[in-house]
Amino acid sequence: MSPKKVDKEKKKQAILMSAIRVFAEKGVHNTKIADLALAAGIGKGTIYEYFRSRDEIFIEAFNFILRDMETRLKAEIAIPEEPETKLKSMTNIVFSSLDQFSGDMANLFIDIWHEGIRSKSGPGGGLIDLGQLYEDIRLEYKQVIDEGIQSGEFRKIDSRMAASTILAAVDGLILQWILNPEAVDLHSANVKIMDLFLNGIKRHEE
Amino acid sequence: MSPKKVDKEKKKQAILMSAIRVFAEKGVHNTKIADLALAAGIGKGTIYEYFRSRDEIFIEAFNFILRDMETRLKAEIAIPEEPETKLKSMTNIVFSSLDQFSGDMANLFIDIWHEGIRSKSGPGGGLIDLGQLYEDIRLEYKQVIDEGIQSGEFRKIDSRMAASTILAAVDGLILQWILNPEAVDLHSANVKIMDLFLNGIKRHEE
Amino acid sequence: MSPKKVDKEKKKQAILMSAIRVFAEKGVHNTKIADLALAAGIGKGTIYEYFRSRDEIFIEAFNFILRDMETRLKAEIAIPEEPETKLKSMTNIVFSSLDQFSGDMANLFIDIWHEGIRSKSGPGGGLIDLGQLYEDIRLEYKQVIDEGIQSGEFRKIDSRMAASTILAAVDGLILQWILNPEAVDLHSANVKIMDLFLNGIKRHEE
Amino acid sequence: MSPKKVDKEKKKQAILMSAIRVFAEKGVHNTKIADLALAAGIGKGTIYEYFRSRDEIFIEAFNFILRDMETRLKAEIAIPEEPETKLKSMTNIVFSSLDQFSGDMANLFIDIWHEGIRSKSGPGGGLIDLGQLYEDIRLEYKQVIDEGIQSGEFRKIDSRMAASTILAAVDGLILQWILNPEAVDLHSANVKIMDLFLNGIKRHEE
DNA sequence: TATGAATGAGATTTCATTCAT
DNA sequence: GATGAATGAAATCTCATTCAT
Repeated sequence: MSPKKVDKEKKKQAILMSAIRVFAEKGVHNTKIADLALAAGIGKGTIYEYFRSRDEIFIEAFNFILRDMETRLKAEIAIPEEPETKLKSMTNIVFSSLDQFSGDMANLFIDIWHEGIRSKSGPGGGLIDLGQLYEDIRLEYKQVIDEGIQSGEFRKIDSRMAASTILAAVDGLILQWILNPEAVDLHSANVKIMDLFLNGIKRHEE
Repeated sequence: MSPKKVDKEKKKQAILMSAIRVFAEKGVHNTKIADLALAAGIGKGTIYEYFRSRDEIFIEAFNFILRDMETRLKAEIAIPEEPETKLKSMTNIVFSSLDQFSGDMANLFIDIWHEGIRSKSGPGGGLIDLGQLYEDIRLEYKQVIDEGIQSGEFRKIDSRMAASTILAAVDGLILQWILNPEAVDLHSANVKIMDLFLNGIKRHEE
Repeated sequence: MSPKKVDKEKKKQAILMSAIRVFAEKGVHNTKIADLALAAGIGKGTIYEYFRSRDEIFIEAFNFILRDMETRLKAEIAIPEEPETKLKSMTNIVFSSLDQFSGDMANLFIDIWHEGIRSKSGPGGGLIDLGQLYEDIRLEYKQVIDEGIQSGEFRKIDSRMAASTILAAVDGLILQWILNPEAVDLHSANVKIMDLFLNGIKRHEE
Repeated sequence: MSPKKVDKEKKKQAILMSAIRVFAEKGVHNTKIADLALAAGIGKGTIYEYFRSRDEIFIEAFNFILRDMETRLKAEIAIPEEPETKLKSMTNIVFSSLDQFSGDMANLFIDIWHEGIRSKSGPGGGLIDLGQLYEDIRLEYKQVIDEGIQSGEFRKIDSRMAASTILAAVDGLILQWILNPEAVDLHSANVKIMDLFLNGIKRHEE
């Protein structure tokens, strides 16, 4: 790679990071190219030197965020730990990623879900493959649960569905938290929902 | 004196139902007034005889859907049943509402979430109060769980958080199902996630 | 004329009178057909039973007002009086017509001027012939002034221009009064501007 | 860094001058954005690079015309002259401004009056403050008349009303001239109406 | 005759993208 | 490479007029 190329890549990253913050704050839909240019401190036309279109910026922003989260999830999985501990850590990683890039980061998740789903059937034929992403994460959760079943620590449940459900609960709680941060205490959520999933609601006679 | 016999309220409902289908199929954001008119079999201008603006149609559509689901949830709550049975029924109601108006109904939920969140801070000051809606449903779940705790059937857990989590799991599973209907079997989900919540993942010594 | 026809004509007049009030209040341009129907207490469609188009209503309203004023001017002219007295009375008639139909009548004059001028070159080829109207009034003023010159009461001035100027001053003062009723006291105007004009027009004894 | 060398202020002026001509020719009300763009030789969208809205163009056009006339009136006032000469010059300035920007300039005056009056009570709360403008000009005329009274050249008349009346006559004559240029000879008007007014205002030696 | 629901032409405005400099 | 002026497609909304009842 020539130094020129490296520079270009660097500037593209800078624009992207700036774009992520704007997307989070104003919403993907309300963000104009002019906003991105202003935030990045460059001219409108310059954006097109680094990205082919408005959509491409969003896609790259999305991928950047997701790659980041996946990396951190994968790293956690690699550490040898009890399944129970691992599940708790994984959930924690997702919750903690809400502030990773911007205080309004959570809002951007909504945009990502929205765009990810709505663009599925669009003419672009799916700007974002959220389906694959979820499948990946689901399998990672499932693997941990299967470990627990193998070791006899967990019941013989449908591990795939359990994985989906834990993942679902995390997403859903984020949604509720966005709607009203006071309605859900994400801080304590991690511990409590894991207790719920691990022990269930019912009182077990011993 | 009044020769034209058109029940305006009825026609408005018809336009609304038609609009809901279009919104579900194309997405609120991608739906143009012209699409709504075409689908309803009327002229563009006629829409404005029944709705003040594009946004108003969306809001009324949302409220219509919402009122429908709330009605059914409330009806379920009123039936005297075991807490465990009640929880299952409530979850079932939400899942089954996915096909209520359109096959793509679930997609519309995403739009509702999206708009509900993104319009929060917008100039309109929140077209939709999703926060209140969730609080209402959360309390209904909580009430059932509290009943179970009272009767000794359930453990003494944080019932509010448990309610939030069940609600969250339902939403999250819907999200995953939309992303890939083959990845999550909503049909069996109801039974399985309730088993999960009720009994937990852990194996309990007896 | 059959009784039916008389009735129709009567109703048309009623609609017209009602329309004049609405035009005066809201301005011709801002008045919708629906407003006229509402004010007349009839249906929108019914308007078209009596008038071919929106423009026609305005034209007929205009003609109604103008015919009224002309009639009163002609009546004044017919009375045998000193030229000086006659001029004062004529000016007074115009000023007093401002409240004839509505408190906002004066505003309607502006609309009449505006439309009268702007429609001159339009495709309709002149909805209103204000030019002819002004010529008529001008000649009436001129005739009175010529009388005064003949009798030696007035100087030998350009009577046509003097007529135009008096007429102009009346219009112009109405304009100023509309812009700010406190800036011009129309009540005292009649006496004062006539003093102004007469002491210029009159031959002064030396 | 700034390759496009376009003086935005200059171009805005050019668009405005072009717009004034179109407004004058077609009337403010009949002028579409597309007309303005066509006349200026630019695209529809480009208009909005220089003006926020259609109304803003009109307001700026009006202010431009106004500022021009005021400047010339003020300049005239400043020259030390006999009150009689000054009055003649002032009137002349108004008459001569009719061709300043366009042959149809006079028509635009009608639009300005119309809009100025009709927008008074509108929702915009008065795009244009014609009332203040007239008050300013009135006071300038009054000042000259008062000078004449002071010096004994003029009779002790109500100078404010006299000022209003002269101003009114000028406006009214312009109106008549617009309606039919052959009906009023503006060229000779200046001399003749001043003769009329002066011989009324002046104290006559006996 | 009276009505008002239905209509669609037409106007304003936005903004992603292009391209001359 | 960087820029931002220019563009026009596209979307919303208005309202005079028509016409079935």
